[in-house]
Amino acid sequence: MDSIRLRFAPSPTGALHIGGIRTALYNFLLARQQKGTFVLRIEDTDQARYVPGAEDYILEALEWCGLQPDEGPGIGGDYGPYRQSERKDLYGKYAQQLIESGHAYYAFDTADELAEKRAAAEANGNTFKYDAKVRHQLVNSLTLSDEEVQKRLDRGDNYTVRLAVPPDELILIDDLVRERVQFHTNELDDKVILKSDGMPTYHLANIVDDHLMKITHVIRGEEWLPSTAHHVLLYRFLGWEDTMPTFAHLPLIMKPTGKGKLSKRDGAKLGIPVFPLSWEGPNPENTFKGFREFGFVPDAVNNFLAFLGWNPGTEQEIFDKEELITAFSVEKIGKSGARFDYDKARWFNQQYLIRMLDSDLLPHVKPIIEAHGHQPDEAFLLTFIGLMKERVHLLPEFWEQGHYFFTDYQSLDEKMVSKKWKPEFRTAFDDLHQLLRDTESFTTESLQTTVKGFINDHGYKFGNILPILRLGLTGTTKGPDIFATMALLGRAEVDRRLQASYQRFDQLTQE
RNA sequence: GGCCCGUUCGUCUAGGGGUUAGGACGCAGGAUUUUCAUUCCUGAAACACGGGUUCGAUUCCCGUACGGGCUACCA
Repeated sequence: MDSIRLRFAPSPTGALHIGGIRTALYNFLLARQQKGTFVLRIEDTDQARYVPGAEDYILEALEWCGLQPDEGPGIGGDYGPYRQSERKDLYGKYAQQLIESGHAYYAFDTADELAEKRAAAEANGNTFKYDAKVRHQLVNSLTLSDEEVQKRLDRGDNYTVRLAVPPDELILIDDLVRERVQFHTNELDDKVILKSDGMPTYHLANIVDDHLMKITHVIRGEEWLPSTAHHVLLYRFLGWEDTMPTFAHLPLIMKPTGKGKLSKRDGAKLGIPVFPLSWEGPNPENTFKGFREFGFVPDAVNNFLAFLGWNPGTEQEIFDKEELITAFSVEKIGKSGARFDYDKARWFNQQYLIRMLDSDLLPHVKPIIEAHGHQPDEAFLLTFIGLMKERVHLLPEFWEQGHYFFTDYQSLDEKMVSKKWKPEFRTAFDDLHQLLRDTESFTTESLQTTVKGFINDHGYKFGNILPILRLGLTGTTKGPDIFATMALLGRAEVDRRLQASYQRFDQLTQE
């Protein structure tokens, strides 16, 4: 048996949201696990909805997530082109073949005429469906004479090609996730397979391309389940039923709150990312901030996404990409929609930050610090990262919570100062200050010995001295070990800040 | 409306005819850290409902309710 071939086939109609990334991820995971091929195909058959830049976005998003396709636009492969607009000429032939075999027909009804019929039916509480029951009353090659059809074709009249869905049949679909699903053809409409602009619709293009590209497994969102019956018919009529891919329809990702599936709007509304990368739209409503910009690392996003609708059946939660590849199985994909839980996403990210090597974090943290105008050397940054990484969830928090390592703190927790500072501590702190200035080695360990010794020798309380020391140095009572903080700050800086701080404390408490 | 899919703690889920229904996020409490975070411990928290089938159903079947998707010359 040949190796499997999977594909991710997004439409470049805007930024790709996290649901699309999950679909790509599952395809990628299965392809890698089975030593198969992961194909990217751009489904740009809808001229009206095409958005410039969307394809680049898809490529960049996949790259950021580490889901590189083996074949695709700009990548190459033996089954290209991988952009449907560039395959336009291919599809007509198959539509023609279907017409000749009686499985499709020309339809001359205009979009307006059909819309009217729909509206009329709706007014009567009915639904208009272009199907076997009514196609003989409409304007198409089934009702028109051959001469008339030819005349209209020659004249250049607009037409679509519709699939002639046969009546009274049961279509059985064996889905890897849903098991057996069935549809009755009497419920199905005669789908347009070729539009009047000559472009195929999703249905035709998808089947032709999946066949030509030798796709073995179709993993896609559940929104495609209802049209799968049409797809099965297409495979049959084209004579490709034997090599029809296996389907797996994924449960949808639902809104964090409220009802319905996750949408672009949910991100802005709740202040959370629903896109992998930021997207600049033409207006603020179409501009979104991505997971990358929020400060997530790719593996954490993959891990989080993988668990939305799938789980390994064990109690392990943290899986890097390689582990996901070995653990993944289609059989363990769930059937019901999964609600997007941002808190859990943050937790995954935190777990990754904690586990990552300081040196691997460096390229992520360095630009953040530099963006705030500081160019610390690498050794300093590495120590900083080691001190901070287990107390942040998102990358930007390295700066938000650790800015005082690079510049004097901007804000002082005044409430804590007035709670902890008493003017009579002044002498004690002057002595400590002096001691710190004169101490021989400015390392975490010796600093700890020195300060603790000082406190014990004078009979002070740790709870009085340490918080004030931290406040004076960092402006806050939170943060990494105070001795490690001092060691990183360095003797001169510690001296400077203490000098300034105690005066501020006095002022504050006098007012 | 019609068709299709689904329903275990608030959320993600494991499980499956007889279980104290397990884990994770979040939440609450505690221990460690004389801070914060991490880590660890503890706690509250679920089988939608009604009928069957069965000695026994959360698990199987049928309904109902609820949720979701589709119902375009969009994908």
